[in-house]
Amino acid sequence: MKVTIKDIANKAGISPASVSRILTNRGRFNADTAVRVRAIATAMGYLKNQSAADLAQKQSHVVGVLVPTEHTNFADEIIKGMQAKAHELNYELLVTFIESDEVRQLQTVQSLLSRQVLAIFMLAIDPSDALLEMLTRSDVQLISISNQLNTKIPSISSDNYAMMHQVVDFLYQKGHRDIALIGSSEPDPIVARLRRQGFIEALAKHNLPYHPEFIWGDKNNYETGLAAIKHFKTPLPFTAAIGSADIISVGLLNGAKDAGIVVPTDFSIISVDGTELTQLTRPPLNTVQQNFHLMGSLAITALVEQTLAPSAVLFTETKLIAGGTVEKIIAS
Amino acid sequence: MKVTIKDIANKAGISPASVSRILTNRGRFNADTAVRVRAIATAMGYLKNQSAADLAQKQSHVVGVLVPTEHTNFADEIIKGMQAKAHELNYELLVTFIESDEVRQLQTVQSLLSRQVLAIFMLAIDPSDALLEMLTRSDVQLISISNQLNTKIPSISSDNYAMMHQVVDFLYQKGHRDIALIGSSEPDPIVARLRRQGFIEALAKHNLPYHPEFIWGDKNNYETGLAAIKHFKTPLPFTAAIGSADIISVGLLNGAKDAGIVVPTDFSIISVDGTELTQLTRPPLNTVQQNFHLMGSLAITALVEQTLAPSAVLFTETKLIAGGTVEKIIAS
DNA sequence: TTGAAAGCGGTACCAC
DNA sequence: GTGGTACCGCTTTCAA
Repeated sequence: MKVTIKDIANKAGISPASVSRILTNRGRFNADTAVRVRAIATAMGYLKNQSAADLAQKQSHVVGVLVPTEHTNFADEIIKGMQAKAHELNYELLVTFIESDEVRQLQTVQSLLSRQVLAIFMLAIDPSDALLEMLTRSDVQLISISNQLNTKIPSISSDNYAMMHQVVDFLYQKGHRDIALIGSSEPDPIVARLRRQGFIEALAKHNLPYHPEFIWGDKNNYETGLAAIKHFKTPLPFTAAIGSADIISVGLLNGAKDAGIVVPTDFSIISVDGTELTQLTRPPLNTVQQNFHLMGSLAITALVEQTLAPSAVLFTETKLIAGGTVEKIIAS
Repeated sequence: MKVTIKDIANKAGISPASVSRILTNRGRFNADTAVRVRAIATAMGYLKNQSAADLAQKQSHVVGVLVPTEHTNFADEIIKGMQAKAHELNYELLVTFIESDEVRQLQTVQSLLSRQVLAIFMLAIDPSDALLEMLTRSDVQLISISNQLNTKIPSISSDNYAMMHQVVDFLYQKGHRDIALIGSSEPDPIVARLRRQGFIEALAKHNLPYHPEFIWGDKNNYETGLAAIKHFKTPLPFTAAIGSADIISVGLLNGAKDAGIVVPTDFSIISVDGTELTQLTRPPLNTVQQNFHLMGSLAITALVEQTLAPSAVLFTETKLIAGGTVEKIIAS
């Protein structure tokens, strides 16, 4: 039998109300009885029923997290960041993977919602209209992480536009003039759009030619990297490529290897994301690294402190990480 | 303002009790009013408060999942398996990463427990005594996944003992006679013990010499793989190694590459786990693959159907996956 | 400072 | 078949 607040109250000879006050440290109570009550509580192995407490308080300490079933490479890092902060502040995370099937998506979110979550964090999610409608209709706080949404949903991400400048600047410095961007060709995720835009404008800034066909591949997966090399054939029409996700870059690297292209001598690769994956390749990938952990903890902080305006866009720092896949070449 | 069962009852001119029966499909009710009530419910945008329901029913639909912060490579796959099944059966997953600091561990589990979880699944976790005590003291159902525990906790995993036979048999067939096992040297996790035992007995079965020093490395991480190559130096005293986790195998492969050892010509590697990581290397890794997805869904099924005896040990199939890191050699 | 009591949103027993 | 109602475990006025 579970021990409740009433059991403690009986044992201590006081009312449940007092026990509640003591155990939650709210309101006034006698310090002496407090120590006694706390002792009894631990002695009896009391465990607060947080759901009951939430129900009574009409507010929840649970945060729902929506994670796409695919590319969860960096999601992990974000979740860890959130969790570290959440636990510190006594919040719980209800992490839910969400697949592409829309019907199941809605079901999933529905059950999250019926858990009375305080907020829902969307990790790198581009919600469908139906999903977005369901989400905004309910009055949970929404935060988009690692993706900006054009709606009234605040977001925390890297400055994807600036990040592309960082990357192109770096490649330019290394003498590269013909640069491809692999994996952000579709207009749909806002992130892809921002990256394309940053990429194009960074090229312009350096007076580099812009070849629309050098922006290729829409899916953020391994196959996109492999396929890109097959698509452009040997010799590649560019000297460097930006992989718009680590897994794409690994695909590029392996694809190049398969095609007899030597990296970085014949072809340079720089990756966007900078998860551990970039350290597992030979050579290790140059990369611009996002601070996923920070995104996660910022999200929780922002939620708790309510510091995020509905249309706020928060950026975390990105930094270049050295690797062995970019070579300095003589600008032609 | 949230719409409740009472609001619906008022609107429909019936009692909350009836609405509850209709919405949960329990007990008897008039089919006609049922459709009417359901229509009203959706029209008003009703969302069941599952926590309140759990409270009233004194039973929870939430399953807590404990995941170690490190090597989460295959944890993902297990979680997806659990989630697929869980949602089908209307259960929720409360996934929690657990770090090595014991104090924080206990806190984490405490808050899980106070969420009134139905069960706690431990993914590849070797609980400390304190943790185990806390867990068993509470009356939640426990299931260990991907790790066997010597206590009265049921487990679902691969047959680690048999798996090592599978691997050694394979290498033996390919002509290998001197085989190392990297990453299971410590006696502590039961899994490591079982693997070592299976490994040693499989060698004996084939009348192969057993070199205790060929079982090397205790941590399941990338560095262990790299370090193993440095430790044994060139030329390696064995012709093949078993990496006791994919990430170790990647370390072995890269370490070999760094040392100028050609895989598989000079040195064969076979990995244990078989996550996608094994497909990202060049050459791709041979591996014995565990069915993590199945472990996850089985766990949920077993929980719901209560088919798992306290000391049950459930095994899922493992299978050999071809790759490019094992070469047939002439037995010396 | 403390206690009685009224809920929070649902469920389930029991009578009608 | 349907409704009244007493809880589930905790919080929170409000009075004492």
